[in-house]
Amino acid sequence: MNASSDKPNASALPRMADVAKAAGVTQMTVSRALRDPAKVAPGTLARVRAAVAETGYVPNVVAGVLSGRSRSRIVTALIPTIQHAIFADTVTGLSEVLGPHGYHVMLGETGYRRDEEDALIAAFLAHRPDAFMLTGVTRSPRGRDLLRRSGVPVVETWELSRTPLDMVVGYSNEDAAHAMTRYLAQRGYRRIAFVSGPSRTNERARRRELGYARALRELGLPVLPIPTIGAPSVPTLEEGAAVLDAVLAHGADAIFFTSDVYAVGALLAAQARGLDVPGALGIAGFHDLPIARVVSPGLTTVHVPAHEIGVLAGRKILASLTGAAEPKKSVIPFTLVPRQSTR
Amino acid sequence: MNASSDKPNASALPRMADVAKAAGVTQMTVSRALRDPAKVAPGTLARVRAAVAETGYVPNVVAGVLSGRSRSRIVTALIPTIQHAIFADTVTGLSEVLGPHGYHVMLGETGYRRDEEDALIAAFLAHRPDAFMLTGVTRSPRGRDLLRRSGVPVVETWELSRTPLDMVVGYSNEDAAHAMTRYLAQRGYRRIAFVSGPSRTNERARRRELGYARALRELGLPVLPIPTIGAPSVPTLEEGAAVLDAVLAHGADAIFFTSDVYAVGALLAAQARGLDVPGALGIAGFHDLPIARVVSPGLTTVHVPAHEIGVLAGRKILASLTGAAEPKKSVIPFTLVPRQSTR
DNA sequence: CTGTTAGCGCTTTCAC
DNA sequence: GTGAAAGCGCTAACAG
Repeated sequence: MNASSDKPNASALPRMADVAKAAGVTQMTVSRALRDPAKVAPGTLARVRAAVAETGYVPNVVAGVLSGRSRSRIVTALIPTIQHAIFADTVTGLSEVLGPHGYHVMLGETGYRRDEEDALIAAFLAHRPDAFMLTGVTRSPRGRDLLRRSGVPVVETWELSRTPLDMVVGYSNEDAAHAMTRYLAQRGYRRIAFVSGPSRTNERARRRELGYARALRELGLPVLPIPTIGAPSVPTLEEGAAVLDAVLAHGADAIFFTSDVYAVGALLAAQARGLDVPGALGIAGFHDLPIARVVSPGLTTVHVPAHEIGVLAGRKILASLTGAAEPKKSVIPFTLVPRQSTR
Repeated sequence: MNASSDKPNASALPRMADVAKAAGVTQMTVSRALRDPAKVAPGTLARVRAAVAETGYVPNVVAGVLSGRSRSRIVTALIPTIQHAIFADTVTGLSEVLGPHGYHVMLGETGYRRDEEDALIAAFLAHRPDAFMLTGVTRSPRGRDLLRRSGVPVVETWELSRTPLDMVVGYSNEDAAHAMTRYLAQRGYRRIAFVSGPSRTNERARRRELGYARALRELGLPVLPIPTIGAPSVPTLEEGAAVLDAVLAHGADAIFFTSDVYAVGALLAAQARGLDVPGALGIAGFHDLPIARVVSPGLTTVHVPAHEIGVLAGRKILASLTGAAEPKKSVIPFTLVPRQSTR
């Protein structure tokens, strides 16, 4: 409203001192009345509360944090992109748990880029958050170092780690891909292809690729050349469709995509050129998005507990902030969801 | 990591004084070197920069804000729910614009509830954000009052307003629904039903209902009884399917849903019971989600500029923070997207 | 039960 | 070009 005033935050919000004056007490009494009402005489308390209402006082967290004793009540969440419904689910779970306890989520999107993650860690640390929720378990040395010395509780998510920074909530993406690959083989597919987003920047894609290759090795089936989809951003239907020909050229009879979105794109493209799915070509996805149930045939996929990850991350953060007991690590199970896009 | 230490934010992060000591200068010189390098001798600057790197210094925004001169660089965004892809799009647009300028988005989910919005406004104000982005244009008196006296720039989005708090970016939901309803009539449908989420808590649903009714009045067509879907949360396919029978019972030959998700749910349900879509029943949605292109027949819908809304909101916020010129209000056009779910 | 004093980490004067 | 002093709004510690 008044942006060009001299002092930036020239806020018209009343200070605690204003409340004190209105209530006819000291600022300290107001402070106590607000944070520990039992320590203040009932009459005084009532006057303070009236004064708060009258002045429209909103506590200044900033000052409280600086003074050292009170928390910022900010929890930072870093995800690759909010566009991906699956990460949005996790963030929702997180804030569902934290919100009722007065914590707020400050969201950062890394765009799957390590340097951007580092920049965000530094920038967010500047706000002295009470905790961090991060996606994935691999960080740059600089990122690790910053988080370490900050002393802030950290939850890493969406994967497991033998060397966590602090706390972890996740599942094995390798095992999930392994399970799906074995399932496809069990359904009679023999030339199973794997398609992921850019595995160079996406640790989960990389782990899934490992699981895929491991399963095929175990079964003595061929590992087909792995086409990688370029842009490290949100998966699109178009990309899934575009990759289809390349994969079919290698004689694939099934394709396992690391995203339902790719898989659905390919499914529609396959139907458009008259391919029999699941007969001539089996298609499987990952994540179990709503879209997987909507297409026909329904998409075989892996359900991952996105929301649950956020909930557990929130619980761990609360525990760590209140000193409550809670395991440092939680493994959440994925589930195979067979539908009609595979035999 | 060290949650049970005595002082909550007992952070191990170095202070500016530590950097100063390492560089052999005063804290003041470090401050200047960081914010206005030209005012410091080149040699000193180099020593300070080395000291910053060595100590791993991360500026404390909290202290800067309290001291009065520097901004929090926090922009608060309040949306009904992050689960709805359409609002996620807006948030992405917002942070794409703000991020490069050093601003960070603090996200709040109101769950479509006015009292929750008020609570979040107060809670976020406590962090002294530099600006607010809000969804919708109707607020509680308390919310308006808080925002007013805070003096913080506010952008209201996703609808237009004759009495905006400050800035607005949106489109007319009434006109959008009006256009779709007329389109359906033009395609030959005569008994056009309207289905929305809970309009009591969702201002956009309410406005769309007005547009629907206005169009039918103009055309002399009957306004069918409007079944409202209960839960004020994310639309689900199931809810869309569940409402189908009730609407058909009134002899509808077309249904206009205020969400693609409902529409797709109903579409699948209609197909399941052998109804001819678009012949016997036309179905239209709202938002143009990816899912609308995926179903078969493709879903006729209204494309709304979700991402663009965020981008423009970001631009307005930046302008208002830097004193640049920028209109207070932007109208962004919606687009009708005809597909095969209507004749 | 309430008030006084000091200080959180930084920035803005004003001196040097 | 650099330093010293004061204060932002709040809370902890101690006094009364």
